[in-house]
Amino acid sequence: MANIDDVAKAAGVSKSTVSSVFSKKRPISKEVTELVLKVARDLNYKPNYWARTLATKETRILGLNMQAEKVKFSQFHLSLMNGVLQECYENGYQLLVNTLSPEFLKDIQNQVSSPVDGEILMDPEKKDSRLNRDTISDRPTVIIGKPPEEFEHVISYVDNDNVGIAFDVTTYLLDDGHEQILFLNAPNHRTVSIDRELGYKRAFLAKSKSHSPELIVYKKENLTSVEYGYQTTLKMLREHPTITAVIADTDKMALGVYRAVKELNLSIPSQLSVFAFSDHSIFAKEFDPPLSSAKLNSELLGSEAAKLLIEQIQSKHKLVKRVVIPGELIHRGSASTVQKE
Amino acid sequence: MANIDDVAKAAGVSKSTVSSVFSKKRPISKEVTELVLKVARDLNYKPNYWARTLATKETRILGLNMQAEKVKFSQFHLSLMNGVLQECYENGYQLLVNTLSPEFLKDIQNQVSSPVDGEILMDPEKKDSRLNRDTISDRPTVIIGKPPEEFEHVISYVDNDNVGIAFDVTTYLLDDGHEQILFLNAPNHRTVSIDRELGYKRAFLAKSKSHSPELIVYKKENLTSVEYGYQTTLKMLREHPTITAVIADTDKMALGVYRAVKELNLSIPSQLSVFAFSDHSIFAKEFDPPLSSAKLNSELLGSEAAKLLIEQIQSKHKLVKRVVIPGELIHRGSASTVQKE
DNA sequence: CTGTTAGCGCATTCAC
DNA sequence: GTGAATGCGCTAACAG
Repeated sequence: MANIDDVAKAAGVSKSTVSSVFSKKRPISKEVTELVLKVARDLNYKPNYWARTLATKETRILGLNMQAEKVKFSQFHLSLMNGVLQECYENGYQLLVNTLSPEFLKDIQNQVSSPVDGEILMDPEKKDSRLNRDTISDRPTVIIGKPPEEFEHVISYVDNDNVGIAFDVTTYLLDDGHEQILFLNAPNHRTVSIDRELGYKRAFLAKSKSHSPELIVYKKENLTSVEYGYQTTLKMLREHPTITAVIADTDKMALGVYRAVKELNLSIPSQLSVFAFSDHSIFAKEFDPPLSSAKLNSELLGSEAAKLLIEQIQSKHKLVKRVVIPGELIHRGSASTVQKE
Repeated sequence: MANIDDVAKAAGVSKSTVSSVFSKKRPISKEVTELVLKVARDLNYKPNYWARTLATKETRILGLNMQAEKVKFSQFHLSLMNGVLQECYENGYQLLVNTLSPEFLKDIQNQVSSPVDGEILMDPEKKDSRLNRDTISDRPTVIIGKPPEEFEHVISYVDNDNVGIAFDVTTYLLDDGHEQILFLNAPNHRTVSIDRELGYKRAFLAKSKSHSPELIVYKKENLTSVEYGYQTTLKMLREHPTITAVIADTDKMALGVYRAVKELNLSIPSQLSVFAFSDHSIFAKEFDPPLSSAKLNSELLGSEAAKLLIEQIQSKHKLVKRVVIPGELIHRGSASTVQKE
């Protein structure tokens, strides 16, 4: 592959002239420009990405970092990524999906600075190894989700109002007469579980009712969402037959709940109401009965995060911003008032 | 941010020693190694990705290129990407999703060599601007799907046996007594439409029957899959009341078919059989009735493509390989024998 | 086992 | 408007 020198010689001009033709950072006469471009085309020359980066310190690449163990994207991540990509597309950035395993990164050979201009961190955890003062001061960073306590005022983030959403869902169920509400929360180490749990508890408090602590359980990482929803629902309904409603973390988990309910020969919603934090699937309507859920607008989460990040990359000031994406309860019939026996 | 010189000076060694400590490309004594690492940690030093790349010509980044207009990932692309990411994860590569618009790339400033070691091209078209002799000789490239005719023997690719799958689906319907089979094919400019159409036609030929050419239609790019499936089914069923079966390109398109059928007050499968090329959604079962479809194993498409690409990057020989991912018909009840009236 | 030197390919001062 | 020199931060080839 030809380099800038080859082109310069072949065109009979200097390197800097060729450079300027491509970067447009200083005016070059029309004749020279055309000559250089023609020669470049003939030689199949394109400026070397990494050499340019080394000189300019800019890659025009955004990073999307998800926890390595969770290298499987869910529907939620997918549509979120579509939002990020949309923004990348419009601003001329490419997206680098980070998939390096912790073990891989432990090797010294692989300890390298990141090749991105900025990074979006997904699925933050209470103790998140990706976050420390050094990394976030090294490069612009935006979190999707709730940052750990100590980073709340240090780093920009985009999140749903999970407290509010959980409050609304729980209040809705309480208003329908439910008291024993099983809460299949996100994994305990994820920050999102804090907010949702808070909303759940506040809803009880607001009605001066008390919740049963044993009805709040957290997803285990070693099970799939469907499997966890299935097994836990079976177990909890047997141990606590007074449960009349379930709040599931995701629609996949709710699918597990549906399966358990079928196996127990119960019916939704007459004997058990189900609500999920999720609108990820275009097939949500295909649940039988259709699943009531919260619309999280994950695509917006993605595009707003990308916007924040690009803004942060391009501006001189390090402002800490927060964007709250509204959620909305969508009632599709899987939850109803308690049936008196 | 500290650079290699700072570390070398602070540790009282040479640059190349520091370099070797991090790259492990030549042995360094234990004492020196530890000293250097300690100093590096104190200075928060990490080797600069771009500088290293410039010197080594290796980025350890794979590219995933989808057509820019289709910047929205579907379920199919998602699970495919999960396959790619899995392979990246295991081999220490990162994945760069290419989202640069054609207009953006027309600007000379943005004409830059690609920052990847190799690239996976998705959704190939009959005339595909991404493909030409120069680009594929510049860097390793693997296609997911059927390459355009002239690249068939020049470039490695991973694909389903779409001819066979379409043949099987069509044969299955013909065996059930269907004769007027509406085929909602992929967009005409996509190479996949060729193979599927071929399979459809061959199935008729094998039974010495003739198909009605007007029953093969192609998705229009300006409509969503659901919308296209819906509108076209309505229109075609009105114009051709003798149609008893529909083959849809994707499950989303089939969802449109279901909606049209509902609107026409018909029932599936007694009055219309439906089959789709797709198993993308975990909710496929939730179609009412459940949708019969072909399992394409898209995750395997992704991981095999990544394997091919990594192999090609790491080997000296440019071998042209092809991997065929098996498909499988999954019968779930949306297709049945023709009901005599 | 370690140090010295010379690039990698481009952008960016300066001069003119 | 264009050219010459310097540097970005690292690796690699050559010494020793």
